[in-house]
Amino acid sequence: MTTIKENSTIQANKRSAFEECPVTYVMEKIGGYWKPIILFQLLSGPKRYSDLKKGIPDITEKVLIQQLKQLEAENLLIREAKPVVPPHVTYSLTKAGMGLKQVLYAMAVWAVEDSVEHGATFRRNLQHFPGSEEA
Amino acid sequence: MTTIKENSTIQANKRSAFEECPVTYVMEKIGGYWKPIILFQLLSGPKRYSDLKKGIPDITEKVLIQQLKQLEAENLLIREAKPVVPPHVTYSLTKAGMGLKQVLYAMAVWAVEDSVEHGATFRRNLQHFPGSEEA
DNA sequence: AGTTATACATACTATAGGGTAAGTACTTGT
DNA sequence: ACAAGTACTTACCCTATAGTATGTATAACT
Repeated sequence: MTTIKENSTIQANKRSAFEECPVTYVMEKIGGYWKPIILFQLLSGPKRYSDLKKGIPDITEKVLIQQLKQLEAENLLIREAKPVVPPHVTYSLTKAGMGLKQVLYAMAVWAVEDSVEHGATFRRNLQHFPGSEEA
Repeated sequence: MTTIKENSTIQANKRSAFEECPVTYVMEKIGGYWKPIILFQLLSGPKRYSDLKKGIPDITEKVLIQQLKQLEAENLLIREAKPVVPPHVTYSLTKAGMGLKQVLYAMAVWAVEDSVEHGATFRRNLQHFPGSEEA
């Protein structure tokens, strides 16, 4: 990670850093504001679209669907649609998606600690977070 | 995290989700593509600006400085400047910043596993990653 | 003189992400 | 008829982030 790459194209440079830094690899797949939050929602098991949306009050439908598509494209989640009307769609994590559990859980742990230090507290304690029963 | 908030302002809704979902709390501080990468670079100890830049070949100076400022504002890193010319600036993680080590390390672990499954390998193995000697 | 080192700042432009509003399709219930 | 449920899609606009180019200041070296 201390190697200096020659200036080829930006894309080639990005690919190169991608191969050298594991966190870059992760950011390529889950970087941004919403993806980790969505993945965290699914840690506790499959969820219907409507439940996902309820669990993330501030996301717009447009952004949620967009992010879900990207996560599906990265093979981190599976979308299962029943051939019924009204639609019935369920999202669940893949094995690779579940592999991010330690990342997401470590985030939650850090958030609790950091918030306590700053005088803020969560309305729920850690016991109620998705996946926490297996920690 | 299954509570539905009434539609007040977007900001108030964001604040509310912020208090209810720990991952949202983390995203507010380190969400995006570059911040985790920068923090990962500093896991192994303080670095000068120039070394940071070398360690992240694809980032522009503008973006690096901008992100460093934001991370400093979130109290995740400290910037120390010597009163000399040419400038001599060192960045290091705060205690809170170091608290994210498990997050970043879990990312690295996942990246290695995921990349192996997809036939890609990193040019370095996990032993050489910042902070790995303490795992 | 020009170059190099160091760590930025600024102006302008381009790209990406996000928000709002309206719409789609079908069924069921009032 | 309208409303509600379900999970999207599309058009347009705005905001945020990122990229490119140029510049700053000082000292030391060629």
